[in-house]
Amino acid sequence: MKFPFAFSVLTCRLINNMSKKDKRFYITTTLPYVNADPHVGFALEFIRADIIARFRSSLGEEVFFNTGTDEHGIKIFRKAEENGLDPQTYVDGIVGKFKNLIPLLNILPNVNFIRTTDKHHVLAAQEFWKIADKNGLIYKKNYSVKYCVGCELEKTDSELIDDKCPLHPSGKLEIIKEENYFFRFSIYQKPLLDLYEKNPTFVVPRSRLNEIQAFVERGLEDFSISRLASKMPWGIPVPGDEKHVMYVWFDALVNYISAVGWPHSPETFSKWWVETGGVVQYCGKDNLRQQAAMWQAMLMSVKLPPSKQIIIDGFVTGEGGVKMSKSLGNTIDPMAIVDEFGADALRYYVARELSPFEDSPFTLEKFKESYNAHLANGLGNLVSRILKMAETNNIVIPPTNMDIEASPEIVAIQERYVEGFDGYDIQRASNAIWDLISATDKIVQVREPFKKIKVDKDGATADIVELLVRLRIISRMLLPILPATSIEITKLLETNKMPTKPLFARK
RNA sequence: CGCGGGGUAGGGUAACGGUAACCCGUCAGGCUCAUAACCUGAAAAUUAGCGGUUCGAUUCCGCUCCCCGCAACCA
Repeated sequence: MKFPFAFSVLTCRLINNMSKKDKRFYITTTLPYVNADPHVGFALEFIRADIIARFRSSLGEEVFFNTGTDEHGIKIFRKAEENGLDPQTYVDGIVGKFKNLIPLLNILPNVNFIRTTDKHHVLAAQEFWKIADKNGLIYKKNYSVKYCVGCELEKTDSELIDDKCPLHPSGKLEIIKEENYFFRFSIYQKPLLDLYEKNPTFVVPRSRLNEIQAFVERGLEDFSISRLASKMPWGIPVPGDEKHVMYVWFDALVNYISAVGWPHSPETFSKWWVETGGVVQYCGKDNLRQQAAMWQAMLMSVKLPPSKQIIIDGFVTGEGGVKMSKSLGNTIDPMAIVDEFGADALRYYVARELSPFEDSPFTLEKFKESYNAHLANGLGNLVSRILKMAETNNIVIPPTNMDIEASPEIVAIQERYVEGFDGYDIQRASNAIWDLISATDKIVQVREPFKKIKVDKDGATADIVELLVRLRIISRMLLPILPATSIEITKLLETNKMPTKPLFARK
């Protein structure tokens, strides 16, 4: 659909979407595991998903944004034991810390928060199991578990070095045979490969699609989806077999559909899962297999359509790309950043300084550098200098100004912005805004309206009006990324006042 | 030879067959509306190394070296 030149790109998108009244968008984060306090990585992922959710909202789409907590499994069971609590009491106590992130990170307040211990989720997971079972995708077999006598714990191969427990290298590993339920993952090789081939943007970025494709091509093994309740009772009971509880993944992944009403509310489910083409799932690169392969096979096993897209983001690292770890002392605490600089400043850093898909470093030095350069000196200062001229000379922003809003320069910038978001390239979208900020600073310098006002009042007034209109465009584009700042700028423009306090004080 | 991703100015990244771009930092000049902010200009890169394809390679191919993930319950 083409629009007359007088409309900006964003306006076009808005109208386009309004014309399709039922345009909807479903996005979710991974559910973080609650065996520890909220992880930096999750905070960043939460912000990314929120930015995309807010962007879609700003286009007039109806958005369902999901997050929550993954609360079952052995690690939590042990953690609760360590703390002398029963598991439910333990998770009830910790879930608040995760919910607190919503106001702290300035996440959309209407975000859906699902807990895998929620009654409706538990029922959904059991129903999911029953259907998969009925469809012949679940079977029982003997499963060998390696057990370290020293640790008194079962060990997975990934926990072992040279087939020995790193904590007890001289100790013996016992092989315990246990009967478990298995999921016929192996038969989904072809369907999964078809899914990837049919939809080249199923996993973003492309390199991750290649990775999962190569993984699936090598062949799949059925995986265990239950645990003996006698050993590890903290899980959803397997329907019809009280001796087993579900393995945590088989339970947790189901949240993406139980959150939108599956199976008890077919209308809601259809509205958000079927009509939207599925969910957009944000997750870390360590979750690629679970989300892009296992979960998709699980959906196939109950004859539900696949997710829409899986967006894989990178990790944050310390200086020089080294892993963050407490022992190296290079961890960063997002909450400390929020305390000192505010949620928008953290959101800015995530959007503009972190690669949307690759690992990128996050240090306090880099954060401050970028904060001063682009928020204080860039955006904040621009707002002050323009509004000062407007306030002093009593120049008010017009309700619209299509000459500027639909100018080729603005249209090109907005195209880049929209394309960036469409491809989940938040950095590219943000760069478009900061290009506009810097071009606007240049206008002030070149035209010098502050000087011109003394000799050519009309000319200077026109310049200042243009600057105000550009500021309004900037403010609108900032809405998904810096929601609080965007609203603040809009308010200042409406009241024609320069900020009494700097928007972002230099640090 | 398990699989995958990388190595580009001091730092962080971009370009991915045709004069190596951007941000931060550094240095010099300009401006005074603004948060000592802003604008202009400069210095700074044999694009990890070696070889190949090509009229031409940062870009494609091969090898070597070095980093980093993953290897089935860590965003």
